[in-house]
Amino acid sequence: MNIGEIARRAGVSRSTVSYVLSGKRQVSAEIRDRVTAVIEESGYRPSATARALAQGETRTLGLVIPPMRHHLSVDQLHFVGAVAEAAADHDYDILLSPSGQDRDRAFERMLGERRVDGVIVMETLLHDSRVSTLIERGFPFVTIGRTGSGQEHGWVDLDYAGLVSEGVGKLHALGHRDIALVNRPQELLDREYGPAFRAADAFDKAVVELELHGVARCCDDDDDAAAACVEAIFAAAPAVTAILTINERSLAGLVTALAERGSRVPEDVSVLAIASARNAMSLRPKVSAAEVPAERMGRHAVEALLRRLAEPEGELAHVLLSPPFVDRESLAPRPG
Amino acid sequence: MNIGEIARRAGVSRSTVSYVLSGKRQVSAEIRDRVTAVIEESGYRPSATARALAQGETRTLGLVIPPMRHHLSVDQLHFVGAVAEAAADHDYDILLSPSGQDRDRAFERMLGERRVDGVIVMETLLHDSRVSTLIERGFPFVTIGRTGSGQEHGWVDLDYAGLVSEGVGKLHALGHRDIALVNRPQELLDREYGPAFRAADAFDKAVVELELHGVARCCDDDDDAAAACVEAIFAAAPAVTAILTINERSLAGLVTALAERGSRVPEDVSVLAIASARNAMSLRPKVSAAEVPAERMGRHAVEALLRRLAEPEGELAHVLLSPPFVDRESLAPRPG
DNA sequence: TTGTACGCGTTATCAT
DNA sequence: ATGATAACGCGTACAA
Repeated sequence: MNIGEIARRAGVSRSTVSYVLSGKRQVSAEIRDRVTAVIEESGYRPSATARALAQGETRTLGLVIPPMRHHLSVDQLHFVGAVAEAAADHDYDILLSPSGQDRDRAFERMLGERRVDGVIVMETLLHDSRVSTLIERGFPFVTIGRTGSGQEHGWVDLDYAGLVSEGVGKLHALGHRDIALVNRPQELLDREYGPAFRAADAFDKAVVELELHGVARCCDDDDDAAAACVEAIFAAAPAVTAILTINERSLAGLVTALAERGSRVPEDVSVLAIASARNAMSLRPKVSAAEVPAERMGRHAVEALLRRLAEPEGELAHVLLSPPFVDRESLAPRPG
Repeated sequence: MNIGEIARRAGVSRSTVSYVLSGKRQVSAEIRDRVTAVIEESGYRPSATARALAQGETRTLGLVIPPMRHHLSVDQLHFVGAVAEAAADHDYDILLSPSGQDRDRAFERMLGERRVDGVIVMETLLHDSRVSTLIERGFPFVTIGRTGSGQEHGWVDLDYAGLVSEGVGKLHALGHRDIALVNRPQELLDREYGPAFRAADAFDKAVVELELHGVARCCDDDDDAAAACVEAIFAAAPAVTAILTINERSLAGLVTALAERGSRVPEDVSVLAIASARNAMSLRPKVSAAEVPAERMGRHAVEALLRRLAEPEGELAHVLLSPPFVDRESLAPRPG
């Protein structure tokens, strides 16, 4: 079933059917009704492909996700769902491209073959080749996470620097003077992954500013690594009484590792995290945390990109989110 | 840049360029090299839209995901990533459609506007309107999870019935005679969600067969619900010494609820789960579990669908996976 | 190897 | 003011 067949059955020309559908021109009530009736009874819908070819836009957005082998976190995965829903609310579809490092064919396909009108890039690095590519080609996009080089582009980001400062401040206010930071894996820090990099930086600054004794450690994204990390922290600084972690994926391991070495939370050690509420609340004690607002970030990203598509010369969106820390059961004043 | 421009620059016809690209016809080495050179230096890639229109296939697969408000589980989300990667490995892209219940516009769009060549349906119900729609329209698809009505279609499923029988058998072999099943939410059971339904059924059968005392309880997908569920279980059957759960999302809550009521795992109560390894291992004690093989299921689904597209009359794929239970620290013989 | 019809909507232009 | 005609977007594949 195509537009020509509808036109034939309704006894009008193809363009008339098109105008009935788009409303871009007045069509007499009589003909409009006749065409509409034929469309109804035949269940006709215009082919997205043909329309895309004619209009030069696909009404599809690309979402560049990190390869699975990086074991996506719950937050990242939620973000994918949130983006899909936000896009659906605007009658846009989301095309997935698992890319990064060696896996770039899907990304190339999306851009080169013009499968999408614009792109959302997840897990942006401070120096990100995908961003450079997109800028070079003049392809509309927004990133989740800022790049560091001041490249001009729209972004939605979580204020890791601010959150870490605030978190350290909270612990400081509770009297803690020996504080550890559990960061994301060293590999990500080396590759200048924004959150890891900015968290490390903000932590160092806060330590100096508040005249604390601070230890920052990278930790692989799993529970076993957390155990090793806890050992390393207390080996380096036995007096630590508070831990701030931005590593959601090892949070459960962190809590159990503390328990296993006999440190009670929060009596001996306070724990503060940046992690999804689901994750923080399923632990015992429930961990105080600032929640990564995946849902909101997804919506912001989609809307920023759609605005860009509507107004290519409009202002770039810069959305910096800073969710509040929610106090649960893992914080206490410095012991002793 | 389009194929006509390439043809002009290379001094050949458009069809020759097309044949150079597709290799569907012999082209003289000289012309081939000339064309290839022009393509190289211009960075030309054929438009996916135009090609889709010409060939009648989009090289895109649709993935129907449940709405976010159902709070996707880690497994489900991993599955999305796995599908995207498997598709990318075959140079296909994945189009996301968050659908189900009221949210069906994206689904309708995918089918009606022919945005995709085939569809993968997640979270299939025993009687699933999406499956009926797909069959009616003769649209190629595979489901994750079987429907119950014997409708003809390809599927990939986890053998919940078999796993529950096996799990109960394991607990029985350890001497347990009072066993509880923690199922998915009542709402899902009512809607005849396959895993919930088949698990309940298999549990009942195993209980009869092995002459056990069994209690089956539905549990909402969160940790608080698990606490209520544990209470309900012991209220109904105080002698329970083993719990089998297929509810991954409340697993952490289940373990802490047991601890909080003073039941030691595994000394007092054994726990066996069907859940992702990540999830089971991050708990203390580490929970013995059969892992939901999201990765494999994703690959199977993509490959089954691609086979179907290649051979529409070929056999329907029926893949029933039954991952092994991995013993960790949550199982012990019946106490006393 | 090339010319050209075709797939399917959209929209500018012409005719009424 | 409406309806019809035709060109266009871009690649594919058959006939010549």
